[in-house]
Amino acid sequence: MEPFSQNEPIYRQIMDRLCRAVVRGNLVPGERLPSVREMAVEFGVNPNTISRVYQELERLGVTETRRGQGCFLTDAERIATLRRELSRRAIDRLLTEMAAMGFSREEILRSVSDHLFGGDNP
Amino acid sequence: MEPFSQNEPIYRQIMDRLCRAVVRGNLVPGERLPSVREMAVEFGVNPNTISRVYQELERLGVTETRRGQGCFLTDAERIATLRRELSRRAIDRLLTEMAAMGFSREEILRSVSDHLFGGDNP
Amino acid sequence: MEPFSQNEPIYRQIMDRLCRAVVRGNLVPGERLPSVREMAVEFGVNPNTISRVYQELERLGVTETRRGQGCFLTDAERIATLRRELSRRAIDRLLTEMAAMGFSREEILRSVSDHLFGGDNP
Amino acid sequence: MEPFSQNEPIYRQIMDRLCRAVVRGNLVPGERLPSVREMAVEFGVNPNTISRVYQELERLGVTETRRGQGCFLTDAERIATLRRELSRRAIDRLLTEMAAMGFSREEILRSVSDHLFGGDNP
DNA sequence: GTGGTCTAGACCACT
DNA sequence: GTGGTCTAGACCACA
Repeated sequence: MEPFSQNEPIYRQIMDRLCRAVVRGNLVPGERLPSVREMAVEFGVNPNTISRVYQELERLGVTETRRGQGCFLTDAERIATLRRELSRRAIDRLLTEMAAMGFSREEILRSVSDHLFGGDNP
Repeated sequence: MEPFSQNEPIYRQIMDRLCRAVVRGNLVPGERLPSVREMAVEFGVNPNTISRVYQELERLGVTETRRGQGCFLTDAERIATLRRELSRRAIDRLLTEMAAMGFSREEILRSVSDHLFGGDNP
Repeated sequence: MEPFSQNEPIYRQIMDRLCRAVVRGNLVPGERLPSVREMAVEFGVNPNTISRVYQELERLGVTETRRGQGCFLTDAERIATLRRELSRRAIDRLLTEMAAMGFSREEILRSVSDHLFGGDNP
Repeated sequence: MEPFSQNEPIYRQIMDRLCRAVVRGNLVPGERLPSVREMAVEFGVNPNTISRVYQELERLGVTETRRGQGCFLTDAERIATLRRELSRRAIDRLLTEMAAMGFSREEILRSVSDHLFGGDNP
């Protein structure tokens, strides 16, 4: 597992990883997530940090916590929405940054294409 | 001027704006930047915050501070390098995120293209 | 504890002292350093000054700051590298200065040897 | 000519260079130094900076300024003293630093010797 | 508890 | 005029 960056809060990095796992389909809708303690061990962090992660995920509508039973993924539909939303944000972010740096639309598309399908050091 | 986000340190937001301005060509290589105090007024922040910005920019090789004279942009070559570096990072970031969400290369390129040239939020 | 010189910034003097303590082996690799506030009391300076010290040490690769936990020394290997690097710089500096003053290699070596093992100020 | 470092005041860097030139014998005792303006042009700095240099050199007893005639080097004896003094300080400094880093006298001498007479990357 | 950021205001050295 | 440093004190996010 990749180590955590120091520039971003750990809880947010874990959130991102979980969201991506969900959206990628590694975790199926309705599935029960590991307990806070298990997750804390797995990531090698303080359980409080995982608690924070689960709180935020619930706030985002990705999971729902059932008292005494654990933390469960929501239904497939919300996850599909999440997937669309996350990708939209990521792309918007890139386009905004590149535009602020003075790249034209054509340049942006070409750069992305080069990075995707070009050589090792495109 | 846009207000500052609260999620990211102000000095970093100012850094980003200046970097983009430089890379976009709004600031000419070798040019003297506004003094710390002027910049502080312009951005409505404390001069110490701008000081931090200038220090970090110098550490990045974007500017060069000359004692008692001010803060100057580096040469065109380093700025060109910066431009390439910043765009590379932004694109890498997007591709990493999208891949982690399970998007294929083709899907990524199509999504970017759609955002750029299609839809209501191009 | 020795008082601070006025010719050099305090944060740099503290950096130097810490680096030497590390390199001397007084501080063990991986060990947690005193908190910013503790260190500030110990050195009789403002916590912000220590903050600056820790930031610079991290930039040098001497320490690693973990969010909410504190500032930790890096591994033994990097510290060994630091030791070599610092001594190399100090010696290079001397040799450059002495050469610029017109001392031959033999004279330099003899002078150093005299200072080390001869005279009243060895 | 080497460019100036940004970490140390320019006037001090120029002082050091001049002192070394004097001590090396490039400038002969009693000789008249270039005028402030000439020196300023030569070093590409503000004349005020050279004025400061000459003030400090006079304070050190390296030069003496004769009204309307210019700035002259002192006699050979004082220069010989200066030479001894500067080399002593430089060596003391090295030994102090190395000792603070935990190097023994033998290690110091060996390191210096290696740097002087060893390979390209000693 | 930890470090990080920001402000206000001061003083200083340098050019 | 310039940037650099330091203090005092505040607030915040993180673990």
